Amino acid sequence: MRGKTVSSKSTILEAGFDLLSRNPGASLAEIAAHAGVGRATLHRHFTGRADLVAEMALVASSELNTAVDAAVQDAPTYAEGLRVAFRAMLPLAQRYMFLGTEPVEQDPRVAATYAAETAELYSDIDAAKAEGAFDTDVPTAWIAQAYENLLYASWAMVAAEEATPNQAADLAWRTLTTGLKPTEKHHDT
Amino acid sequence: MRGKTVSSKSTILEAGFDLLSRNPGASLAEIAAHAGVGRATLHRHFTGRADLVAEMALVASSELNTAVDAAVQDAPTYAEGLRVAFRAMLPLAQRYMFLGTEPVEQDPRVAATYAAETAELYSDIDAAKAEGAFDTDVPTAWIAQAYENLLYASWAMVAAEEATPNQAADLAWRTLTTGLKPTEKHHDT
DNA sequence: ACGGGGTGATACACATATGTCTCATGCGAG
DNA sequence: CTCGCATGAGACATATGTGTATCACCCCGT
Repeated sequence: MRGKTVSSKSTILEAGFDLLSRNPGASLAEIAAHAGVGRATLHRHFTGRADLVAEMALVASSELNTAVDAAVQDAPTYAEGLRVAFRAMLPLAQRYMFLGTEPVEQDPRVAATYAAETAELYSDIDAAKAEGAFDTDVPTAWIAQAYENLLYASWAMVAAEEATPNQAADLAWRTLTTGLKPTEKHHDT
Repeated sequence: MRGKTVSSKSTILEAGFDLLSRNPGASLAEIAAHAGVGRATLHRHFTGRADLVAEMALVASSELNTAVDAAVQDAPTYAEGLRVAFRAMLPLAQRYMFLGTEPVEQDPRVAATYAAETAELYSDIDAAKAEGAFDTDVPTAWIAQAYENLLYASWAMVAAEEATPNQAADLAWRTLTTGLKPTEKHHDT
């Protein structure tokens, strides 16, 4: 039976998320120790650091997709889909943020996955544009960049304990759509 | 005369910016070679990698401050100051972005400088709030986070050659203030 | 011409990460 | 119970980055 193998592998991946998200420079020995397995076992499952990180990136993509799909499932519009997807990703962000500083894109599997996700984001943004949620004159690439970087900003807010995940997500969505200028509608008194 | 020393040191720092901005994992040997000096000379000026990167961070802060001060000099409002400061920082961003992935904040000098800059940014944002440029209900911390991360997004746009620096800066500023929703004003026909 | 400081080249010592191999062990399947 | 497989522990080899010391050299000002 291969049950033990699979368990070992996923345990190592999990340890990788735990450790690398806190210390991106952690060694394979530390990761193995944190997973409670021998360093040799880690090498039995992963060719090396690059392979491990690449597989982690694939796991992260998969988990994010699952979470996002579940959240988006019954979104009435594409714009609302982007909003709830943002909220769904934020709680997971802490586990995956460190991947942004890893050269994972050199791995062809990861590159393909990333490309597919970017393409989907672009198409969703274009659909939201068609709905009138975003200005057609604004480049889709910029909306995507802003979307991703405001996700990072939201994560930083949460990490600094200056906002709850939902508060941060709301702020980010407001920034993306209507900006941070004062609302002219109501003024008290 | 110490002229040679100073020249050597700044040459190494410059090489560090050139090299680390393209390859954050470059070794000290590579940096020295890229600077056209011996590895020993690098160690004569810097205790080690941490010291070098810390000094680079200080140089970056100084250069950014100079550029921003010059740009902000005759800004009529704080909001306009933030806008032109953004434009002034963007062209320099490529040289300094890699510092975001370095643990420079452990150096007390850098930490102090960063803290001072953050404090200044906060106070400028608060002043802009008082001018009515930003909603008072939005946390200053979020505006600062969004500001910085949209700067990163702008840099990415420019790096991907999907926008000129000024276009990217305009998009970022629009995002921050009024968002990316369609402008309701004019519709043709 | 002379002397000194900064420099490049080189050798050396050292730490750490990594990859491979071997071997004894434990645990589950048959 | 016994076999086989995955594992843990450890030894070993290697690569790389890093820090230091030495020495000859060259340019500078005296």
